[in-house]
Amino acid sequence: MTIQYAILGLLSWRPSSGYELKKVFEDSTYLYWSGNNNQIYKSLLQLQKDGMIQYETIHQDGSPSKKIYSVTAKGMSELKEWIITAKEAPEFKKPFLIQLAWADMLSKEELAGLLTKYEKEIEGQLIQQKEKYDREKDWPNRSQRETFLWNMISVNLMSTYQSELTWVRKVRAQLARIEE
Amino acid sequence: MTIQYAILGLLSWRPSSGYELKKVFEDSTYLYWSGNNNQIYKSLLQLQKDGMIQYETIHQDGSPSKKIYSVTAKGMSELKEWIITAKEAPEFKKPFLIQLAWADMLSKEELAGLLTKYEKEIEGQLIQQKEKYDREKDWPNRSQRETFLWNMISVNLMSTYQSELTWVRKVRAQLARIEE
DNA sequence: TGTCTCATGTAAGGGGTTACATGATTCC
DNA sequence: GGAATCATGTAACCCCTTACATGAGACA
Repeated sequence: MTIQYAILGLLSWRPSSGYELKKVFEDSTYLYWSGNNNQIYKSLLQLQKDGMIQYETIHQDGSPSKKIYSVTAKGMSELKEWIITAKEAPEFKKPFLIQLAWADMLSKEELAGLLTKYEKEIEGQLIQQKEKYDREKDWPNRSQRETFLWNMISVNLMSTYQSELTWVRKVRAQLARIEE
Repeated sequence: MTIQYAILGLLSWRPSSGYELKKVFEDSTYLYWSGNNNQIYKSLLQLQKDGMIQYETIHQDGSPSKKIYSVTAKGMSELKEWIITAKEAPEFKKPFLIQLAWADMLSKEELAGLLTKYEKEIEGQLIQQKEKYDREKDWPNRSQRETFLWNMISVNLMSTYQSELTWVRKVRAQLARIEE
């Protein structure tokens, strides 16, 4: 998918500047882009050219002017259309599995170390995700249903990490038995 | 990470031609590249230029000549070094979560439909994964340990899909309760 | 006759990343 | 004095994808 629908969604929730969008992308997990300027500012330009969004320039003293973008009627119907029809499979990229595939060339200790390192890494990510979840709890939602959906998004990410953690612990335990 | 380490790994397991590698990538899930020519043939060229692999041209009558690549000593130590030191976080890209984030604008029926569609899709992917796992069972492995590791890779992918499935079913059930 | 498999490559373009560039204000 | 925040944008580059190109034999 394109980042453009994510931007359209964010702006439908709250009109923002490119700079604000950047920050949202930076600390969101499910909006999986890095939030680099190139992508955001170019997408905003393109969406505006396509009539999906419009902007209002806000002059501020003390800090630079900014463009606050909001979604047009056309943009809203395009967004809804995408939400209903889009059917994009999730992508799971786990370089660790590739490491593991050729890890038979490692010693017992090296392999155990590899697994431990991965376990620690996933633990860290799970903790981070929990912190993000706690922070998001204070966000104002528009409805009880939306609150539920946003909760479920966080739950999804946490259970993904949790499942990965459960798996790596099982691998470690079983391997310990195999290598006496 | 680069596809080059994946290629190095595959060649360390069994010397192959670009064409053979392409097929392996095409029906592997954990080797998450599409297996397009451009990437494979360019990587082979690069790896050879870097002294990681070497090739032997096999002339065949009836079908075109092919280059069978194998890993050099330098390539083997580079591969091992990467396996031990690489620390790349897994990437989870789920466009569905972005759809869900703005799905509060949908009717009860539209939202239910969205969830059902996703559930079916994940079910399909889980079945496919199980089939691949069954096919791989017949592959010749070099050791009991390698057999174990390769099994665990399949288990990882299946439990990822399974966890996603469990989650979407829970969302559907809870949502049904919220909307009476 | 047309499509499939074997086999190696190239071209064009999209998506994504880091780093560069500018400039005022605020905070340590 | 130096870094961080606010704010918008550009340049260079890498990774990855689809599609194109060639050419022989097999099979329906």
